Amino acid sequence: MLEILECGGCIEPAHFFTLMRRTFRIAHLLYLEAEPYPDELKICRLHHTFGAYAAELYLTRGLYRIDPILKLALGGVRPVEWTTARHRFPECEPLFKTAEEIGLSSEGVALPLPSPAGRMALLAINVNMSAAEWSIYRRNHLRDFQLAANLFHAGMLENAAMTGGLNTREMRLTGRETEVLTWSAAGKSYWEIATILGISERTVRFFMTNARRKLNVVSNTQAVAQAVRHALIPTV
Amino acid sequence: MLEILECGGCIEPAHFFTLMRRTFRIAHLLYLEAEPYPDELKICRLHHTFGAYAAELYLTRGLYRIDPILKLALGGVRPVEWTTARHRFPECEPLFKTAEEIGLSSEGVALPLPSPAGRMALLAINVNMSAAEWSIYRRNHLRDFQLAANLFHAGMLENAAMTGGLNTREMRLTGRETEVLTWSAAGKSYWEIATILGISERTVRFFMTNARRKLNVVSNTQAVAQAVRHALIPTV
DNA sequence: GACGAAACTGTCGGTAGTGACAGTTCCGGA
DNA sequence: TCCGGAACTGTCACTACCGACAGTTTCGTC
Repeated sequence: MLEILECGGCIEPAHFFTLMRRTFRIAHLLYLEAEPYPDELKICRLHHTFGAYAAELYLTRGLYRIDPILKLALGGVRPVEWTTARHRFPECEPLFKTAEEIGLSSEGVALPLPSPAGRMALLAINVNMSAAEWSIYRRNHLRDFQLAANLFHAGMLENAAMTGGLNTREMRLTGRETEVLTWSAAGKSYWEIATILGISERTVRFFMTNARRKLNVVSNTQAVAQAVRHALIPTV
Repeated sequence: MLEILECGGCIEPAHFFTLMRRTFRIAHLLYLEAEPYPDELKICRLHHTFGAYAAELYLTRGLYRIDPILKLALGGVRPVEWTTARHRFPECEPLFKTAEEIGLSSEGVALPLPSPAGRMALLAINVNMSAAEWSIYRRNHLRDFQLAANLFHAGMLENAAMTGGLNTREMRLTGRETEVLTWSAAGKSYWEIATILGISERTVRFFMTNARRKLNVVSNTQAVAQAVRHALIPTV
């Protein structure tokens, strides 16, 4: 199975999920790719096997706001054990209560996945077994999950790069736009940037305006925040 | 071994490398964390077992500029096979020639690792076996390498977050300072932030001024850039 | 040669940010 | 009890930013 993934043969989420469930004792899978924003999370891609009803409950009850797995997996690097997350964040009980209501297990693990340009992704794996069983199973197969997740994610990213680069094309900053943003992030004023780059102050403003438009923000401050978050400008 | 890593018991690179070489048939390891710049690469952390002579050759001969493994692993998600990279980039022959000169094998794999804030990292694994042997060995143990790499990387990042507390102590922001910075990073004006927080505009400016002073910067834009970079304000 | 993308420039009027002046209130620790 | 830190507020003058107006030039690709 891992060979199939490595050769890029599996870019269809449904196919990958089926393969995973057939190969391992997995109940459900969820793949999420998102962009972190100041006040929310912009979901770029979402595939899962939990079904429409579970998804509806998750959304209508606002469970995504308390989901500790999202916070931990999208912010970190280490695999996130569901039960560990549950114990560390008591306020997320409604989430697990809801899961139990509709007959979903609370055992599982979420694997953070690397993404370029500040995006984050995760593959969550839900199993239907006792805690003891899961502990052993996890020890044996976490490495398989991790590699499979990485390869699948790589396939998804490559596929996205192939088919729809519209996001990347829109958001791509030109050389000058990157430069003025970088200097602005360094605390320079328009006049200073103009002097540094040897161009007129008006031109600096022109580049900054274009950068703001491309980043879809309303102020230089917000533009710089976005640029730093998405690694569009170098860190000093 | 993987359990040791998962419990965060191995944060010393030398220790991890020894453990890896003892557990697997690995000749050399290299861990690199870097920040991608438009035209160059800023190395944040580098640990390896290739020895000083190899490192010197690598630097003096400028091999880092043609190294395809750096490009592929720091830009992608998929594990990079050394021989594949070699065939795809004929201009990197000097690199492998140099490796052979000093008795290093050309078989290996580089694993990209996720990092927050736009940084990239990789763990390169070099083995001393024939192509056929490596092919089989790799099939069996790539998943182990991937998981071990991820866990080690997680440990490194967590450790960095711990020890880098000297900045945090000096730069510690109060609750309100963090709030106003967060809203400013979201593109809100003083008036808007004042309305949101239910305080006067003057007070927002007061907090912002304090934040600027603590961060030792001259503008709100620079303060937000610093705050985002140092993760002083929430990303999500 | 046409075309688009990037780099570049000028002016005006309004709004937002910045520093410096000078305060009050509340709370927890020495 | 005193003290420091955090939260909070007012006013003034200056500077920086920002949107909308309307352009030129240069470069590489088709």
